[in-house]
Parts: sequence; structure tokens; C-alpha cells
Amino acid sequence: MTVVAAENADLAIDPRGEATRTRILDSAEYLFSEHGINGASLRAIVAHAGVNTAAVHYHFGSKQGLLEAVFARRIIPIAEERLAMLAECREGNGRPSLLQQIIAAFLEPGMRGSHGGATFARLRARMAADASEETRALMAKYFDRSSAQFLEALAVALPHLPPRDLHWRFHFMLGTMVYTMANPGRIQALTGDACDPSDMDASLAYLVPFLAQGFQADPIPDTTTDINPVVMTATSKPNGES
Amino acid sequence: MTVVAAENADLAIDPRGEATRTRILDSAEYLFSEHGINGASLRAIVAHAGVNTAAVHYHFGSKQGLLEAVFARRIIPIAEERLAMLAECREGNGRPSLLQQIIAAFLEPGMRGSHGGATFARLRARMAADASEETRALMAKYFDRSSAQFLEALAVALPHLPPRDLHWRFHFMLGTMVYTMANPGRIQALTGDACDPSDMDASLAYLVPFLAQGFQADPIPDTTTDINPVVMTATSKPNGES
DNA sequence: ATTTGACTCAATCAAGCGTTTGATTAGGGT
DNA sequence: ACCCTAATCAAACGCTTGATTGAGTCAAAT
Repeated sequence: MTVVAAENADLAIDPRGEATRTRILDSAEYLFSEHGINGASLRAIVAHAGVNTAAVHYHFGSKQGLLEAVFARRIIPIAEERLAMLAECREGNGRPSLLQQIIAAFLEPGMRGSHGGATFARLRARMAADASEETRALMAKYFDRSSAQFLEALAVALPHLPPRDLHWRFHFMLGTMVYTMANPGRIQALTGDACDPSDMDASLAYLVPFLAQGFQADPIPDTTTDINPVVMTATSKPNGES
Repeated sequence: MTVVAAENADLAIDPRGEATRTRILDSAEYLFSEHGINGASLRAIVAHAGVNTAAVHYHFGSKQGLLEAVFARRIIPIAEERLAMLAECREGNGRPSLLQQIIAAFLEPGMRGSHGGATFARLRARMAADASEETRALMAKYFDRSSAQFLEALAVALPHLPPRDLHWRFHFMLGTMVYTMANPGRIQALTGDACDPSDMDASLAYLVPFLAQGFQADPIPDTTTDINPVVMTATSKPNGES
């Protein structure tokens, strides 16, 4: 096993190691986000980083190990900042729009420029759509840790909402977040050039109130056999009304 | 017309051809959606379809041509049904929850089982997250056609909403749709086993009211220089940033 | 019955993939 | 001075990819 790289800082004697490691991580983050995980080859990454192919396997073991390192480097501080902002919400509870504050606490750390910015945001979106079980497990490993606390906080802010509805709407929040991160140029195609989509601040300004309003919708009545008539406009019968 | 049947359909005389073509399309749709476009190899597709590699290139020219054929086969009927349902909304305007009907008209045809079902829905989600410019252009080619009409209908249902806010929220709707289609098992991981996520009807029952409520949020005040204070809770950098 | 032509097949191609190897460099410890 | 070890390098590994080829198959038209 040659994977015994300098995990501890004490053992990282050679300063070249950390510099190369960081260059590989930066290039991989950029190319993964730009061309996808399968689309970015190790050769392209090492060419962009100006290092040798073997350096990747020396430091990270494999391409999957490199992806995990790229992901962990950003997601850990993001998760920490998420929980810190959530704690701030709890302290001053009762302030106006607690719901919006919780939503912002969940979205901001990952979408603002602090932790990798739009580049890492796009990578997360790609990973969310990725098929491989490894990638999915990797995301879940770091994600489930914080989601439970946010679900709990949202349940407090929305006491009338059954857990089932809360889970669905939390899922919808993830969808808007991921899609907005993945397609920073999509809005421009719709509006012409009304807004600057690469700037995530504008996205957040529109996204947070939209989500807060959606969360406050009435709970969905439990109709296991009968579905909401609005959704049943043109299903089986061409002319029938329900 | 007993002369020659091949005058109109130059290539589709041999009935074996259509059967093989359909088997390839079905297998490609399934494997593309399951493993991604890059992740599904032609060899895996032809093995699943029980045909030869050359058959793909004979019928579709290339892997990209196959993807376009898979996509077009489903998206054209979906777009037609979308517009048909939208026309139904227009006829009976003034009915309760016109907004929900418009949203349902946009979401239902693509998410219900009629046109490829969850399999094709997952493929669309993958394509939305895909990097390649070809895939992106392919989706835009069939998508921009119908989106304009839905934006117009939504503007009628929400006369107080500026176009900018409308475009953002339409974008958010796409996000929830794509993410829900892409992760049919994600809700189970959150709720335990409260809902059956592979059944898109349940998704729609929760998604449509959520989106309708979000669309009805107040417009975002135009603050090009000043950001919503709610979103600015903890942006101070404790240790500096890179 | 023969011919025709749409269609299939096994074999093969060059290119690119992730990974591994063995040699080489650089630098602090004894 | 020596050795040890972390770190890097060029080169090749075995394998899979999308694509191509030419011979062959088989139903239908003549």
C-alpha cells in the first residue's frame, strides 16, 4: 500500500507535498465541476495541475479517493457553518421570519463564495445527479449529519406541519438549491439578461422567500386512495370530470 | 398502392428493423437513466437489447444520435400533452386554483407514467445535470418551445408578479421537478418509509401545492446594492477566506 | 427460383481510460 | 559522510471505449 501519505501535519516534512496536494485538489475541483466526474479524466486533471499522474495515486489512492478529498475539504466547513448559523437562529427565536432564517442558514454556507463558491456548488450538483453508488454514499455520509437538525428546527418553526409534508418540502428545497447551483446560466436564457446568475447572492435573495412561502402551504390531506383533484385533470379519461 | 411500399418509408420496410430499433431505444433509455450517459456504454446497451453493436450505428449513426432518438421519442409527446393541458386550463379560466392547474399541466405529462415514466424522468434529470454542450443544446431545442407559453400563462395567473420574479420561480420549479425525478429514493431515506417515491403521483400531490404557494410569495424588492437582511446573518469571515 | 437489399454479425481499430511500476530526486536525522 | 523516507517522475500496464469493416443472413419482390 502506497497510500500512506502525509495525513498528519507532523509527518508532512517535505513542503512540496502540501503544495502538490492542493494544486491537485484545486484542479480536480474545477475540472470535476466543469466536465463531470466521469468527464474529467485524471490525465486532464494532472495536466491542469502541472503534476504527474502518479502523484494523484500517491496522495489520494484512486480517482474516487481524490473525489472524496475534494468533497470533504469543502463540505466539512460548510456543515460547520450551517450548524453555527442554525444556532444563531435558535438564540434569537421569535424574531420575524424565523423560517426564512433557518432556510438561509441551510442554503447560504454552501452557495456563497466562502467555501469553493460556484465551482464547488456545481460539483455538488453534479454529484447529486450522479449515478454511482459510491458518490451517493459519499454525499449521504456528510449530509445526513446536518439534515436531521435542520428538519428538527423546521418542525419547530412549522408546528402545524406533519413530518411527512415537512420531509417532502425539505426535499423540494434541496432540489431548488441543487438545480440553481448546477445551472448558473439558465436564468439568463429565460429572462434575457435581467439578472447575474453566477452571483449566488441574487439567487438566495429570490430563493429564500420562495421556499419559505412554499413551506407555509397547508398540509396535504392524506389521500392514499384518492388523489388531489387538481392533479387529476387529464389522466385516464379524455373528457371526464372528477 | 401496390407498387412499392418503400417510397414513403425508405428505411422501415423490414419489420425486424422496427423491432430492433425499439429494443435498442428501450435499453438505451433504461441504461442511460440508470448509469448516466457516459456511464452506459454501447456494449452494455446492445447486450441488454440482445442486438449487435453495429445495429446501433446502422440505425442511429452514433451514440449521440441514439441519445437524441431516445430523447425525442418521449419529449415530443410530453410537450404536446403539456400544451393540451394548458389549453384546458385556459378554457375554464376563473376556476379555483388556476395557478395549480398551470403548474400541474407543466409537471404531469413528464412525471406520470404515460411517457416513459420514472425511467425517462431520471434520464431527463441526468441530462439536465450533464456537462456536454451537445446534451444541453438537445434539451434546450425541445424545451424552449413550450416554456414561453407557460411563462405567459403564469404571468396571467400572477398579474402582480414582475417578470424577473416569475422567471426565477419558474427556474425553481424546474429544480424541484428535476431533483424529484432524479432522486426517487431520496425521500425514503429522510422519512424512513413513509411514502413510495417511485410513484410520481405522490410527488405531484405534494409538489404542486408547494410550488403554487411559492409562486404566490410577495415580489422581491429591487435591491441591487442592498441585500435582504435575513440573508446577511453570518457572512463575516472569522479566519479570512481564500 | 432467383434476385434484391435491408439488416445482422463477429472481428477489429485507434484512442483513451485508471492504475501500477521502478527509478530518481530532495532533505533532515544519526 | 551515510542512510532512510517522503515525493515526484517517465513509461508502460491491461482494459474499455465508440466506431468501422466486409462478409453473411433472410424475408420479400420479381
